[in-house]
Amino acid sequence: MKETPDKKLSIIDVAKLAGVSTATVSRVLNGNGGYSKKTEEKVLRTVKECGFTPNGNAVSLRTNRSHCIGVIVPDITNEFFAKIIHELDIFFLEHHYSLLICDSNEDYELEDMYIHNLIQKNVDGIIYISGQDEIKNISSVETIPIVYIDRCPKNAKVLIQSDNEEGGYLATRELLESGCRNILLMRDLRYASTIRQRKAGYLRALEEAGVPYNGKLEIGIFPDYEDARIMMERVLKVMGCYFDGIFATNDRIALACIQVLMQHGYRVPEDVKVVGFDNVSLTEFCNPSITTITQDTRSIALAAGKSVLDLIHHKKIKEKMTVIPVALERRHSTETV
Amino acid sequence: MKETPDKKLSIIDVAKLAGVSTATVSRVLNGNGGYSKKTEEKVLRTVKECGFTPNGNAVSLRTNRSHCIGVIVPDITNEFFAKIIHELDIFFLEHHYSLLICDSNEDYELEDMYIHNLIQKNVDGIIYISGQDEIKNISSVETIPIVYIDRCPKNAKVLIQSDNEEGGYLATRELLESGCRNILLMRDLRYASTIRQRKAGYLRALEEAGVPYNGKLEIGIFPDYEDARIMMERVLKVMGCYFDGIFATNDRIALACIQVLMQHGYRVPEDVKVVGFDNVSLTEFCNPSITTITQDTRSIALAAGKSVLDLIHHKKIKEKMTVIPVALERRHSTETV
DNA sequence: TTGAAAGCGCTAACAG
DNA sequence: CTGTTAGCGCTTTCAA
Repeated sequence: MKETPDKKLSIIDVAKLAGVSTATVSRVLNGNGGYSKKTEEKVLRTVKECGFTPNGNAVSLRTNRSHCIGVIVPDITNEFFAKIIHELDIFFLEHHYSLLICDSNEDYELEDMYIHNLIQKNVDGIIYISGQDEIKNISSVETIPIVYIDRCPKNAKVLIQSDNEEGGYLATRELLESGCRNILLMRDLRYASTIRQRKAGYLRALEEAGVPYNGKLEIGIFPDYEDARIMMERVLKVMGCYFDGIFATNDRIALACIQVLMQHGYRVPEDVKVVGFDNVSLTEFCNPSITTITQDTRSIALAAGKSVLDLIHHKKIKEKMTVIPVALERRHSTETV
Repeated sequence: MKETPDKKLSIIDVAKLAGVSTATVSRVLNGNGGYSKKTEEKVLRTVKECGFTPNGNAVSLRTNRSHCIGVIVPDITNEFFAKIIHELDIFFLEHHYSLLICDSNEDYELEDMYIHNLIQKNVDGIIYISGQDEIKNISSVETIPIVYIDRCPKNAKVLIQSDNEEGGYLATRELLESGCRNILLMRDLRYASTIRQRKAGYLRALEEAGVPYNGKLEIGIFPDYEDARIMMERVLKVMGCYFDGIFATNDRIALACIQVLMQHGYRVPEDVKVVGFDNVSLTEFCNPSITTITQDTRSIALAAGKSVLDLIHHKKIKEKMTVIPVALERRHSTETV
């Protein structure tokens, strides 16, 4: 609580002030033991008095630990990812790590730049959330711990994932139980593993209900609101409304489908029922509200956070893959009248 | 593109490999001049060949520059803030800075911890977005450049802000022009400067239209969906619908009001017209869609980014305060029938 | 145009 | 229990 000094003071200044060596100050500050109660108090007092904060760069250089975790995320503007970051932030604050956030904008080149950046910054670990179809393996980072969320390259160590298959199953079963028999699968055209799993769930539900799979009912689209709208318009124009249910692999697609359907005079849920994926807050407030699959962002973040920490501390990771349960959130878009 | 070496190589290794001194390697890498074309090529080639990346911590320690910017944000899950971060990320990637994101959860204590963290990490600058009523001045960080967004302590150097007064004015004028005469002001109860400015705009529009201000029409609430709902319920129960328009100081409040009104049998916009603030994507898709004030997140982020950079490079800042224009986004919630 | 060497602030071995 | 000291990997004088 003193006036700001001309120059930031170093451990040497503190040592002088406390009348001990820098080693002792360091020991006390890091709680490494090997000092008397008395010196501890003395050091702690001087540290507080002069408001000393160790220079993180020096510490990092010396210990080869930056206490930084890099997080690569496709789009922080997407509520699903934002929630994960939020939870990660809380988790890592507790563990005294800072988060270096890299919003890759789903852009390969940017991701490369970011990775390079992170290496240079000497991050202790990376959490890698990719929207990409396939992630290339980052050979240059083989030395630093990476935990993947959602997707990962073949030789990756750790992957955290929602139970996408179950999600696809729950979504489709909900539609079937509401009486749908021709369920459109509106899926991300980048045929990533998460999407394949959701489709697998869709197929399982279909089979269980004795409804044959119809390839004409599967449509790949770019998972963006505008693109989904355009595709839905086209489908309606060319094929008409040849379906009575839609399982969309994310909420934005679901929303786009509903909007287009309603603009063409179809009623949701009366004529067509719809289920989305992610449980973005929009789904609760749009009209009709959208039945969707909740991904447990908190558990995902927690699992990812714990895993990087384990990796950093060279603990054995039990499971290469952690699967986080999902749940169906029932709303108006699948209501039976 | 060689096999991963046992240990990360240092500038010394590169120097040996290239047959020059470490000083020369450093000079070339930093483009500081004072070397021949030939050595430059030689060094660059070896650097590429062995995939050398300088140790950022060593650089930072030596130069006292971390090339990190700390960003403190109340809630990254809020689309408005997420967008700002997104734009900041893009801006600073170009300028070779990394972003240390601190999600303060609108919590003073957390903010303190984060600040401490950032100091220790030796960030070159801080961008501080606070949801708080009044920000306390961080005396211990007087030495490092801080740019504030939205709110700032008295003695702050730089503040970036939307034109909140104009926003309040536009919102209220829209309601007045749609025929409203009893306009409820549903405002954040934390009476921060941004909110005061929005109210000032509200008053200006009222005055311009010759409508007297009525204190009974001003209600302070915690700006959260659930709290806003509860308050609206109470208002309706106690006072009935004694208003024909609502200006809510954020979109979540606006949404809550609309939902409650409709559940009580009032029609929006026929009986009550509503304007929100922020232009969160929800407002476009809910029913009815909500007229709102757009804050230009990109310009805000750009201004903030440029300002920290200027501060870091000791450039003179022209204006202590930068005001970013806002715009009215007209939607169904203020439509005249 | 280049190299030698000091030192950024800290930790950790080693010696006492 | 405490101090001395050698670096961590880099930049930057200074001298050549």
